[in-house]
Amino acid sequence: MRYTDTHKEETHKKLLAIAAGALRQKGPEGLVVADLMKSAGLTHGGFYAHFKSKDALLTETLGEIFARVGRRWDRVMDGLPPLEALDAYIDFYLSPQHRDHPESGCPVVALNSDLPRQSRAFRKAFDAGVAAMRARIAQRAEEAGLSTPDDLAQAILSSMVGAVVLARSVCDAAMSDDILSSTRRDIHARLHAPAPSR
Amino acid sequence: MRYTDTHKEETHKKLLAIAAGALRQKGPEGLVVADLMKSAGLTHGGFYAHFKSKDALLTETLGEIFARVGRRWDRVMDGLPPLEALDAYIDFYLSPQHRDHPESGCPVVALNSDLPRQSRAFRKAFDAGVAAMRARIAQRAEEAGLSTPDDLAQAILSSMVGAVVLARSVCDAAMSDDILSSTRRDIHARLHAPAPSR
DNA sequence: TGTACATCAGTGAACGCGCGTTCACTGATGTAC
DNA sequence: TGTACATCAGTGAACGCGCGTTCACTGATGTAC
Repeated sequence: MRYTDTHKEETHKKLLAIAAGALRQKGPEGLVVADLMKSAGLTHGGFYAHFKSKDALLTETLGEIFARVGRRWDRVMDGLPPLEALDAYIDFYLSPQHRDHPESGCPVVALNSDLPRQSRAFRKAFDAGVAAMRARIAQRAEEAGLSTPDDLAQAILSSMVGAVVLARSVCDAAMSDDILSSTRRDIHARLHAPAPSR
Repeated sequence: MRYTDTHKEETHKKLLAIAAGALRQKGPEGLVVADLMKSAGLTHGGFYAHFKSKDALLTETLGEIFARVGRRWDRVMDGLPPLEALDAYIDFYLSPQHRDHPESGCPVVALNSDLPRQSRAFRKAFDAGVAAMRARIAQRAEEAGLSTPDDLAQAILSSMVGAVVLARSVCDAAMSDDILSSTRRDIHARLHAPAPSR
């Protein structure tokens, strides 16, 4: 054979890695098959040797993205006691770095308003990713002994997602920074304050 | 003249009203000029007698959308004392009805991930809309005597936007309902609980 | 060792379709004289 | 009052472009004999 045994697999992985950035940066419609192949140093016709269709690529890429960001978030919290772990996660998620780098950031923020127009398979992968995010927070909340950890996890997730969504949507830089820092302060305060009376 | 004096103006308004729904339902790329004109009972060529370009339509439509939802939200809070007004607004925003009807709902939720790819003019209109939403909440928070009303308003806005974004993105119905209700409970609790200690 | 054939990742021209935009034209009505 | 012309919202064919997808082909290497 012209190529090594693992050559095709390597190309496949390379395409996924490039697509993982492009999908978050440019959205499902902005990710153009020919551009993707060009970025990998190939021509567009070869795409269909790797993926059945563009939709199949998108779905596989989304799974890859959730896996990647999940590992990264786990690394941020690794070794910390639960409450500090949550603080670290929240700071990481609500950082200007996260806002400024959609291509390596949370897919929920990057893709949300395109979701109603995606395929069933793509949406299933998305649901699983969201559930995992919530569970990741709920676990630490429970370990920290906070009450109703599952509800709290959802509330925190909503705040974080909303803040980064807004911070990225807005084009005024000061406004964007303020959205992040206000929300960050608020979530930390909630985690460290006594539970509300009822 | 063939047409009444106000005929063109009426057609223009009609196009804006249809576009206001379509933009939130289908996104900037999904709003197709020919479809819009057809919905208004016209043919696509006539579009350019009303708008300089598709982008001009989008920008004008976004302003129209923020004005409409703003009036509707004010109506929800009208006549209520500040804290109850906030409760009413939050319940309205986090309702399944809002989630299920993007075409008449908040443009921030409907459009956010398309924003980085929009024109400068469009984004300016968006910024103004976001600032108005935050101010609407901050005003009531201040009237209710809550501390740091501006920060609180941002935190509430982040939570609300994030919750509806997630509830709409997810395709599992139970999960979606739970996202809305968890977040709703959390925001109400925060508004009615004593301020956090620090 | 040499020859014919199979394999298969990748190539690049071509197709079909959707969409924004342009433009010459229509046709009902108003206006000038 | 009648005739010629201007107006202008709207029509619909056409253009150009981008993009997903198909498909006959390439060419380097492995295999059979």
